[in-house]
Amino acid sequence: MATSAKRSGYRHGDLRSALLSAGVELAREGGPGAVVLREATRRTGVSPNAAYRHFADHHALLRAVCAHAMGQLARAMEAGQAALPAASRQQKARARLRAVGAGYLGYARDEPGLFRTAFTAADELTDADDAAGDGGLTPFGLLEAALDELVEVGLLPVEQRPDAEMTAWSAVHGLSMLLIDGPLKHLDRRQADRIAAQLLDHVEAALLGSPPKSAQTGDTG
Amino acid sequence: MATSAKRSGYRHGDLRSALLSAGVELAREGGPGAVVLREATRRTGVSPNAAYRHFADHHALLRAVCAHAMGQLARAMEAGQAALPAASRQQKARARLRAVGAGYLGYARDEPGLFRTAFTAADELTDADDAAGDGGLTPFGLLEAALDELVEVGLLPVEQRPDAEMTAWSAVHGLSMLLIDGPLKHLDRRQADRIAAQLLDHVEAALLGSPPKSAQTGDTG
DNA sequence: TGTACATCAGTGAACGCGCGTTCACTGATGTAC
DNA sequence: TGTACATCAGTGAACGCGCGTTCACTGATGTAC
Repeated sequence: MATSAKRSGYRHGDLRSALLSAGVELAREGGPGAVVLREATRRTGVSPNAAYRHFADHHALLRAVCAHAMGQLARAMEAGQAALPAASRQQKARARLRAVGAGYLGYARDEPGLFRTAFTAADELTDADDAAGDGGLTPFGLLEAALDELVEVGLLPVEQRPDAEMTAWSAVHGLSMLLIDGPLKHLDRRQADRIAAQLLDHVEAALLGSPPKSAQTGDTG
Repeated sequence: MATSAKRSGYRHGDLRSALLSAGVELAREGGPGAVVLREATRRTGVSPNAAYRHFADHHALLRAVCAHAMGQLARAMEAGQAALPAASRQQKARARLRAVGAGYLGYARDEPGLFRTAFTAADELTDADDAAGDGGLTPFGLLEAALDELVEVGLLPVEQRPDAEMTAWSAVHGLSMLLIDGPLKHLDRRQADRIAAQLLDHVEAALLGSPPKSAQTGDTG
């Protein structure tokens, strides 16, 4: 589905990306454990061993799916940033941090299978896997950029910048996992959204101090 | 290993808890995916189908292992609280919240396989599985108690109490996952401990406002 | 423009593996008399 | 105290399954002459 059109005859034309698409679909439906090489070939209408022309082994396919998911996550986070209202530099920087977190949480909620898959081989991704997708920033890179901007704008003291991403990342990642897969799985959408907004408030408070009181309205994507 | 001594003869005497112990060991070594019914019987020196006298199926064994791990996590958190120094009520309440978080992070670091297993079937645990272990509080219950104490002691405003556990829990859970299994897997112990301490500072700051400056010294277990 | 040929993306069949689970059974244990 | 018996925790063998992976192959494609 990704690049060139099908050619005639039994040669597929772009089997690699067709297998990747099938793998992504499997991950979407069932998480990392559902990324099964044979099933990907089945869905692509091709014999099982054909996959070995394009992926060294099962793990290589999984890594490619993981990279794809990571890229989608980054793009979801970017999309949330694009929609920011015009405002003062400080308001913008604040809103950007929130958008980064909300995009992360929103993707986890909307694509739990892919979200989990993104982190199953997140270390060990090579440049060839293109972790950012489209050559853009990684999710982590987007968070760093948002925090750097908060420093430039004077809201985050430079001496508190180091490792500030760890708290922000941990908070949104943890809530994502608890909601998707864990003990908070059965919370309904309304409750989950309220908790997500409160969590983003808390991240702001931890890093920047108490927010202006209008900040309680952020949604999660 | 857990309860009564072996009897003579081919009857095991306490096969159920022997299988559970084997399952726990498997989870410790390889996480939830490593909890394999046949391997548990192999390690117990018993035929595969013998397990079905004591567990309805594979999932029941996994659930029991999950409950056991959850109990161990709670006990690890309690152990950290027991070691708190005598101090003012407010200092104690603050230290208790920190100990809860540090115990959680410490268990995740020391027993990553069991930690992950604890959360694989964390919903769907029945009372029969005894999620708390020893009938004590669950990890979540310990966090709630710590936050309630902070309210009693006047450090946490009542109106901010609702759902305060979600932020604290998300933060420590997220960092645990990032360190154990995720992109931060390769951080060394020193870096991980520093980040953990900073994260606990941030949780305190988010919930209670800026801490007294001596609070930067908390370790993670 | 036509023909011979090398390439290599796909086929079809098969492998060994370990899993969860089921079957009919056996024999030590504890109990009733 | 001794004997007959029911119980039920374990055995041994087998099942079907789906997986990842390997093998020798085939035949459409694109290229060299």
